[in-house]
Amino acid sequence: MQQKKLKLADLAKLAGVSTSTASRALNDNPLIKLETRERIQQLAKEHNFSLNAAASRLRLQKTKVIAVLINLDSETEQSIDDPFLLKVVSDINLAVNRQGYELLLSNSFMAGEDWHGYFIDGRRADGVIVVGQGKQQALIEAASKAGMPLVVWGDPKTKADYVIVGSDNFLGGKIAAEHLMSKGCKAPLFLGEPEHAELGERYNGFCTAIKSAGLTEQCQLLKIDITSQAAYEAINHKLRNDGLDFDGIFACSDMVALGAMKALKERYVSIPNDVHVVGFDDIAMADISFPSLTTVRQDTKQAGELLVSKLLAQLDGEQVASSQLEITLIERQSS
Amino acid sequence: MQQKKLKLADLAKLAGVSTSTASRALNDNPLIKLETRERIQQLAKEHNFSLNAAASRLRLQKTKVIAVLINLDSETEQSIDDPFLLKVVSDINLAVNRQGYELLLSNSFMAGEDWHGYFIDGRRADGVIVVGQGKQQALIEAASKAGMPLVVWGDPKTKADYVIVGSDNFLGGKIAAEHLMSKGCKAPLFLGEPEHAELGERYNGFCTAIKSAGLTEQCQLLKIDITSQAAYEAINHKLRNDGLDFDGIFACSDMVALGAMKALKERYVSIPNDVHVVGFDDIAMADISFPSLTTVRQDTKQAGELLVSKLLAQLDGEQVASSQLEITLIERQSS
DNA sequence: GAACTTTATGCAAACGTTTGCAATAGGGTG
DNA sequence: CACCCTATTGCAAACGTTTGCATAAAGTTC
Repeated sequence: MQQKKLKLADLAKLAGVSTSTASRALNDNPLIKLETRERIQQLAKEHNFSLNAAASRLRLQKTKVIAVLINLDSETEQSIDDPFLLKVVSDINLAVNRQGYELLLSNSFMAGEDWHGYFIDGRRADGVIVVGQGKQQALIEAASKAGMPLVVWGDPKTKADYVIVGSDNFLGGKIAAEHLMSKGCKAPLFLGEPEHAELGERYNGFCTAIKSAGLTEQCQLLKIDITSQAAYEAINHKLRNDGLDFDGIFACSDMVALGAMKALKERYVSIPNDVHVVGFDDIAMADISFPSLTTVRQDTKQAGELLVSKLLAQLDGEQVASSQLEITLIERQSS
Repeated sequence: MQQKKLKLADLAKLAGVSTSTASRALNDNPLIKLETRERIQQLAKEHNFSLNAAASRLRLQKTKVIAVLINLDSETEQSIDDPFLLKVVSDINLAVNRQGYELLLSNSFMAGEDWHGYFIDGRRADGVIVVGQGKQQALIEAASKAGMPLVVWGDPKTKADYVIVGSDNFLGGKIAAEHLMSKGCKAPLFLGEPEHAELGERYNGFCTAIKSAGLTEQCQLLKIDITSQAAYEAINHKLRNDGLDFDGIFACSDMVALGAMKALKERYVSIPNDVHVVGFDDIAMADISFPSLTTVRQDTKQAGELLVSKLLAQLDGEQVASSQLEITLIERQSS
């Protein structure tokens, strides 16, 4: 088994110096003679010494932790299952680590209602990244008002007094619609839930493009939950009831698009000949589905970097603004 | 902005008691008169009071945190992208929360080589769940030897002196092979990398079943990385070079299966008529692909529960053993 | 009503860092 | 050689909890 945990004082004794010197040495403080510093660092390595983070945090009033709060839409306690969300989290994780911070994975279940109290006063994290604006905008608002360092992944166009990073959803919707029309679509259909901030913008962009092309008076909308299952069922249902009265689909996410495509394929509707399909996100499956899925790519890597750097800037007391990520249309076989 | 952070002493003063009483009251210690307890708890709520976790951890020598260490196979710094892995993490997260613990999301990049030192001595977490045995079995071994409370998601049949939770991979492979043969396959193919502990067991089960059915002397193996991309390319390549010399595929994961299916579909090989396909995991896409994918389901929810409860048992000083999760064949259209 | 138990609370130490300030030693200057 | 300056190190307080022990008040027993 292991020997008793070494504390800083023990390490100092081994080195024949005071704890203050040891502490400074480990933090590379130039007050300490270079030679001594190196000797102590060397010793620390040999003995597998590591600082007690709890003590350090208590003393410094800083945790070097960033919390990621996944804002689930549903009230039901359920695991996340859209690969895109998880890609975002994963890229945030990398960015956080690259800055020498650790990542506390949390959710509204743990944090309760008073986020500022829980994370900041509770010294669990120095700042919070909220993924998804969800329905709890009020809680975000409150935490922000209380002075909690905060960055939100969502739609940057949202009028809010906290910092938001997200894709240019409006443009994404516009590009998708224009692409569909350029392929000859006369009656494209939006698949998703426009109540949701980000999706609403995509829908707006979509409609704007369609109307300005003079295509239809109102753009078609099929309102569904953001799951492939819901999309599958909705398209199935629509084909059964209304027949094929659309020739293009702009799905609010790739998972939704894939669900819709399954329904189409089962009924022998040809993609892209009868119906052109465009998704959103560019998850791995978009490329691997058959036919592969044309989609609007969100740059999650850049998103992670930006979310984190903006949060750290806030911690440094800087004033930071929301910002919008560029999106790219990835043309594949489905259109 | 917010008022100065309330500490326990302040709350105590407000209530007209000592900090000790306040502390005990918040922890529902029966030493304190019920009436007093309730009064103080009420007061705490009103003032949005929350304990300083850093101080608490320092004093208690416990963090109430569980670290999840994602053991990436690749040396390259990359984000995880198999939805299955993330499903596992997500289910662990739920289980962890349900037990009142928090989840520190980590990886070998942050933890370095000395996991015990980093997490336990560093008071970052009370225990660690390692997801994926990866290539770093030596580090796991070392951490375990050093006395780090630890549970690993991997293949439970692995001979090791740490606790492993995982599916019955051997049986999974066996069932998959038997299923393929029951559908008339004479020349099934394994797609994956048998070096990897879990996948190796699946391959063993697969071969065992095939041999005991007297089908072939050696079972066919196409060794590839565990990505849909690799699968797509490998199958493409094989079809081009060898033609269609197999009539069934058992893929080591659903993502791999989906990649393979894409290659088949592109070359107009009919699924399941020409080739039957079985995957592993049962990710959401398995159901939504077309044709939908027959697969061996791993119960990630139960996995999360077990991993966490076994870890907590260790923290309580109990002796715990590895255990194997049951798997289920989900029959769909691809076979 | 004295001795003793029970109940409820407070005192003060301890957890392991970090850091302002004091202290010491060595070197240079006039 | 007295003075000052610099370079290096140590002392001790503080961060905010929790908890063993002491204490005080109230109730019980003979």
